[in-house]
Amino acid sequence: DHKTIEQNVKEEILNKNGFLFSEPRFLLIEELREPAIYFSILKAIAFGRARLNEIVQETGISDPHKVNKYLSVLRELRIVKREVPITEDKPHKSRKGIYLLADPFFRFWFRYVLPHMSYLEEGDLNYVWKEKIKPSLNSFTGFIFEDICLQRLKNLNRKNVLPFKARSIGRWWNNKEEIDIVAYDNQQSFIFGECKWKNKKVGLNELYDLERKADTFFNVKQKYFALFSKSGFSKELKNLSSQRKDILLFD
DNA sequence: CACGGCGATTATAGGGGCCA
DNA sequence: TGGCCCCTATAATCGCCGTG
Repeated sequence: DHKTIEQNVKEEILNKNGFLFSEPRFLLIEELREPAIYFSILKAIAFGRARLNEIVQETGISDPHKVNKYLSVLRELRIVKREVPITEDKPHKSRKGIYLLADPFFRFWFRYVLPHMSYLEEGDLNYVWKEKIKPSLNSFTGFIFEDICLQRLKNLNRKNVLPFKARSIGRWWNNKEEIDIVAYDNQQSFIFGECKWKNKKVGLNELYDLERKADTFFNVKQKYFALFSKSGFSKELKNLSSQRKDILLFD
């Protein structure tokens, strides 16, 4: 007796305060008509294919319409989320949308567990860790770090301890550049932020690069630069930030 | 009646032409 | 020569409809 997707989702929402994080939501996918297609799309996303046509290419499903259709089901199930640059006026009309796995646990599962299931079932954990997980774990974690930095900045904004009260805070990109965090208000004050997850102090180069990217924005009355670092900051950058009020450092 | 196919519609990038 | 605008191709989304 197959339940419908809608029933499943409604039950999930109603049963609990929020979703069931401990219960693998992807088991629902097995109930759909084309589970293999859904899994190949999820795998493509887990490996960083974020734009629609990147997913189309990776999965080999030649029809973008088709992929879009499956993605809309996955979004309904809250497995996939769609993000647009924070400055977009009509987010649901934007063509700059990227698709991400909504839940960090799923990101890990589809990236590292599912593709290597046969090794893992053999008990070959060492091989999977050394060859498959360890080499890319830093960039994988870097993405999570961006999320955390974003939350941090939103919290500070809520507590009114930023240089101004921001109306919108989020990621931003166009076809050439990408800025981890952009925050702004109605008076055209901006904070541009970059998150660095590496075992090296962040220095002046990172600041200059961020300043260069910020030039993409017009009509900016006042701008601030925020740098988030895993491993602290260079002496030069610290000195400069003590002189300039528009540099915010988060260790 | 949910699912999936498919046509219609719309936003955007990139190229070419025109004008200062 | 550089900047701007229009046009076209295409990427992306919307939404209807047939089917099992």
